[in-house]
Amino acid sequence: MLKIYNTFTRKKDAFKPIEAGKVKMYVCGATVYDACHVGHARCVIVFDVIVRYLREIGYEVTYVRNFTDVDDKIINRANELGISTKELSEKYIKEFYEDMDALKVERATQEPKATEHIDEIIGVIQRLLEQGHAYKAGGDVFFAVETFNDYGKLSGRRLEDMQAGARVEVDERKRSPFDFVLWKEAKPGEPMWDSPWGKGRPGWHIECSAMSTHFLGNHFDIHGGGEDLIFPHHENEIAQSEGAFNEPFVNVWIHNGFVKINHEKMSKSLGNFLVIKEILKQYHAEAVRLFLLSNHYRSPIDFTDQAMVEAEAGIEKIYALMQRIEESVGPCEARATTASSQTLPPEGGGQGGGAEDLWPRFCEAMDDDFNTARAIGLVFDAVRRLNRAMDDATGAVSQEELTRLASARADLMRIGGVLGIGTEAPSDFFEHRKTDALKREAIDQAMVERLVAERTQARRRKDWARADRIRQQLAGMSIELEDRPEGTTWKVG
RNA sequence: GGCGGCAUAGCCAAGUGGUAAGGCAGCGGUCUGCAAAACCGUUAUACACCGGUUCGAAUCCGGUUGCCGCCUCCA
Repeated sequence: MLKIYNTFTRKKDAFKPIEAGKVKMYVCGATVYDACHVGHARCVIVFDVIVRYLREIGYEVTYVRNFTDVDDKIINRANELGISTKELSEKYIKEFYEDMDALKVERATQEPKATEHIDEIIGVIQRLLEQGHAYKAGGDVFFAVETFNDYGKLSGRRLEDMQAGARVEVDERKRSPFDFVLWKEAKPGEPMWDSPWGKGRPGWHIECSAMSTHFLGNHFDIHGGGEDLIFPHHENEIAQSEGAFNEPFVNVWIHNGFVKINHEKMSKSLGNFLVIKEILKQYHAEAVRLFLLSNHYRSPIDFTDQAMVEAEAGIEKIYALMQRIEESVGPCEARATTASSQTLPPEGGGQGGGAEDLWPRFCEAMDDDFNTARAIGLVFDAVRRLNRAMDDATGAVSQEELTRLASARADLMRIGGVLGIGTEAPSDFFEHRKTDALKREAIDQAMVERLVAERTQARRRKDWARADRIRQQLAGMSIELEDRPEGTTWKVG
């Protein structure tokens, strides 16, 4: 039974979709005015894995992730650069896709842009005005928080407890300091649309109410985003949506924790954010995923070089195991996510791969509020046990053993399909890894291979002194050698 | 001031009330010409501190300390 921590109830609740077998889910996406950073990556990857898992266990998921392509920051940045907001947002939407594709993130079912849903936005604002939840002030329209009794129910705040204007100046036209803008009157040089209240543009929160209900209905299952969005963004979304449609908005609120950089909060104001493009120059995409998924999604996670080096080693360990299995049982035909558990032999009595329960145990971990950290522990546990099984198998491997290995691999790959890890063919992985490293370190592959061949000759002659000299020479170029029974392999360390 | 979270071995990190997953690093082995990889063994005198509930708590309750987040743009 799947349990999900719900920010609204502040506990793990059994998940029950509104419509059996179907999940409707909305996640707040990026405001496209700058390059994506590792914080975006975490959010997008966490929900990517959640969607993959929900689908894997049989739900039909409609997943909506938006782009905010009109807002103050976009306008300011576009003005600085002397380009239109459209040019700016299109540039960063393109970059978003480049980054997320590189991180092996699957596309959402719908990826709407705010500017393409102005009609729906205006429609929601009109309803709010009709219901007395909103009021006009000049060319602006505000939401009146005091008309919505449940205001604060998500974030656990009461209006009277909050320090109004503690950090910002309050607009005098607001009836309550916490009223927020639904529609902003156009200023010269800004993008604008016609509305019943004159030319203007939507406020920040309304787009999500409009787009989510447009694609998913007024009442849907899951709404997610970074934990910073709990207040005010999601609080305001609830007020808008429930105020406009008079029915419950969302059943489950999921929020992911933040990424820290070297123990420090990553933020725009500190200017210490790490951009995905830079990270991917240094680390494998799956290492980034492994790192981000190795903490529970609600906990903060600290991005450090050490952690990434470890994640990188972890990915290599998984692929080395996959390659080893491939060497015994052959490549697997379909790199898809075909289930194997059903065909597994019953308890192997300790022999064999020892990874028989892998998939069910993975599901157990994931059913517990998407505990990917625990799931990854299971993967490494299985990796060790499978390596041991193969170490123990001397000489010819029995047919039974091969079947076990093949099904363990199928489980591993099915898990990998959910986590987005181990999705490449092992040979491709190691080949790419080698060529990337050679390029990065500017090493001449032909020369390395010549030296390796020379060393092999020396080893045949049992000229160990010569062989070790060559090993050292290559080590100086950060080339590491492995003498295996079938020959010497090497990699860039 | 309000709301919330976290504190587990050298480091990272799971943990469903019954006596501590996993990874990295370390040490000792097996294997190896030597290495590497892999595997085995080892590495926590009880999980911040104090008190309580319980036959029994890292796990529940109260308090203390420390760190962090939100209440301002941020995923």
